[in-house]
Order: sequence, then structure tokens, then C-alpha cells
Amino acid sequence: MPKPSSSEPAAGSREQNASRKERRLDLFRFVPFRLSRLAAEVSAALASEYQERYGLDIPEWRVLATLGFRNDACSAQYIADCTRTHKSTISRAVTALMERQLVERVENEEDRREFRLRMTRKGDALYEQLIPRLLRKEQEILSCLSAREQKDLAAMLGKIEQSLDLMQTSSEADAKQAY
Amino acid sequence: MPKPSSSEPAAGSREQNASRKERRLDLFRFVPFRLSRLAAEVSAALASEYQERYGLDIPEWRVLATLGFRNDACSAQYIADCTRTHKSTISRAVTALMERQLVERVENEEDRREFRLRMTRKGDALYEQLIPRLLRKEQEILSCLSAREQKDLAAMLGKIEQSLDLMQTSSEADAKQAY
DNA sequence: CTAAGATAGTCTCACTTGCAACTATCTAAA
DNA sequence: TTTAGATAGTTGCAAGTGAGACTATCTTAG
Repeated sequence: MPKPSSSEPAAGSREQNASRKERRLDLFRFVPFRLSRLAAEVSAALASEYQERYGLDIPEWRVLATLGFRNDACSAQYIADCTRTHKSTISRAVTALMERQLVERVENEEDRREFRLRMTRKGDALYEQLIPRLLRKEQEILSCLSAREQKDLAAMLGKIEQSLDLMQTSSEADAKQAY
Repeated sequence: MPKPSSSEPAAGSREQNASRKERRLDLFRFVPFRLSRLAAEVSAALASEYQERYGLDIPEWRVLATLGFRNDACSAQYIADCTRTHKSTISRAVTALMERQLVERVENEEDRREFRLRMTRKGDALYEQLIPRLLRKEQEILSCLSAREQKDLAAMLGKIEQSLDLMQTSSEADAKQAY
């Protein structure tokens, strides 16, 4: 990966450098870009586990991950909210998973608009095979950090996540309060 | 955002909980997922700046960011490598930016396969308007962290980035060594 | 009870983007 | 020099995804 040289060849006085500080932006130090690129690379690193080996795409994996972590069945909308994935994407993922008989759904007698989703035995088996691989991969990626750093990183991600939640629009906040 | 309850209702002995630790995965504690979601949200938060206000999409912004940080012109391929964006995506972004006369390109006499790209005066003006807004937004997002934490976060991102580089395939590593 | 509005899930459409083929050009080796 | 392979950039195509319309159902206000 090439990196634009940070040592700019004598292109101005120190005074200009000071003002440039606000007028130029080093993409490689810009946290939003770094996050986006890092997330893409980490996703790609994990894809080999759930895509190549198990034929799952990201939305499908998110459905399984949500169902697998919960003991009880839940609705597609709930999964969409949890994972911040559009409901149409979740709908397609659920359809694909049902065709592969990894997930099943039953009508909810109390609210017949929604379905209760849960993993089948087959889905459970796949899930239990997949999870250790993913956790191992995660550890592999984080192994460059000490245990202390990993904990700190998790805490900082948490703070930013929380802060972003607060920055959401009120309509989204209302939607969330429904839970 | 609903969060699956972490306090699982007495579903097994302590022994089972210990083994479950490896068989279940809490999406909300799974760093790859958190990164992906966080990156998406941060991107969305920035989009209002460069999309709504300046009509730029992400690839276009990445082209401008790379050109703006460098003093000299560079090739489309270089931008693709820097930003880890596919060359076809960069190609389309450059076309759009040229149509808006924000970027211009000149033939490279030394290698007539490639073009040297640089911002026009108009592109520079837009860039200088945009950058302070984006930096302010970044600070806003990171303001929930102390200066110390921000520095630590940057350092940790750096470590993971570096570690992922090492995890790449040899063909990619070769490509990088060309620089 | 009825009507209006909210919500769950599906489906169509449009857009974005990666892949891969293609052209043009460069490089290296026979 | 010639030829094979690599590289820069463009473009057609296909897959994935979000927006929003739509149906069915639920909720609430009158």
C-alpha cells in the first residue's frame, strides 16, 4: 500500500504549515477512513470462514449470529434492528436460510404480521462449527494487541457507539425506545 | 437498538456456561461486527457533509482526499492502491470529477498508459471548504474520548492495520513492494 | 364498531460496485 | 527485434442492497 509521503518537500514557511493543519487532511490519519478500510479488511478476512466454507453471505451470517446468541425465537425486524441491516436484506437472508433449512419460522399467534424465527437443528450444527472458527479469526486479528489493549479498544468502541447513538435523529431514537 | 439480553435465564449449569463460551458468540462483543457497524455509522455521519452539501460520493471524496493531501499529481492506480478501492470505481469517480471540472488529467509522457491527475482550482476551492467540516465532524465523533484515548485508539488501529497487511496474500504483498 | 395510522414482511426498481474482458502501452526475455 | 507477460485505465455485466410501494395485520382514537 503506497502512502503519500508525509514529509512535504519544503513547500512553505512554518506559518503556512500551521494553517495547513486545518486545510489539509491526511487520509491515513483520518479515523473515519481508517475505520472504513479496517472494517472492510476484517470482513474480508472473516469471509473466508463463513462464505467459502459455509456458503453464507454477510446478512445470512448476521441472522444466524443473532438467532444463535438468543435462546428464544425472534422476529426478522428484531434482527434488522439489532444488526442495523435493512429489513429487506434480512428478509432475503431469511428466505435463503429457510431454503437451506438452516432456519425455520412459525407464525406468531399473538401478532400475525410477524414470524418467530429460530434455527433448525441443522442450523445449530452449522453455527456450532462456525463460531469457534470466527472467534479464532477474531483473536488472530487482535493478537497484535495486548490483553490490556484489547480491553481498552473494546471500551473505546463502546464509547463511540454510545456517542453515535446519541447523535441519531429523534425518529430513530423513538424507534429504539419501542424495545 | 435492541440488544439481546446477556443475562440468559438459567439455561444450564455453570459447566455448560464454560463450554458455551466457545460455542456462542455475542455479536455486540464481536469486534469485526462492531467495526463494520461503526464504520457504516461514521460514514453516514460524514456523508451529510460531502454528499448532501457538495454532491460527492465516497469514491469521489477519496480521490479528492488523496489528491488534496499530495502536492504532486498521481495516477488513478495510485489512488486505488492508497484507498484500497477498486480501480474501476476510481475510474468512474475520476470521470465524474472531470465532468464537474474538479479534477484534470494530463498524459504522462514517460508512460502513456497512465494519466497524471490533479485538482483544478475549482477542485482546490471545494477541497478547502470541505476539509474543515470533515475534521470538525471527526472531532465531534471522537469527542467522547479523551485526548489520551484518541491517541491510544489511533495507535491500536495502526497496529491492527499493520498486522492485517502482514496477513495478506503474497501476491498483494508483491504489488505493494512495487512502491 | 370504524377509521386512521403504525408496523411486519415481501417485492420491485434503481443504483452502486466488484469482476473480468478489453485496449493500449510498457517491460523483459529469447 | 519479436514475443510473452505485466500494467493502466475503461467498460459491460451481474450480484447485492437500500428505498419505497404494497399487503396484511395490529392499535388507537373517535
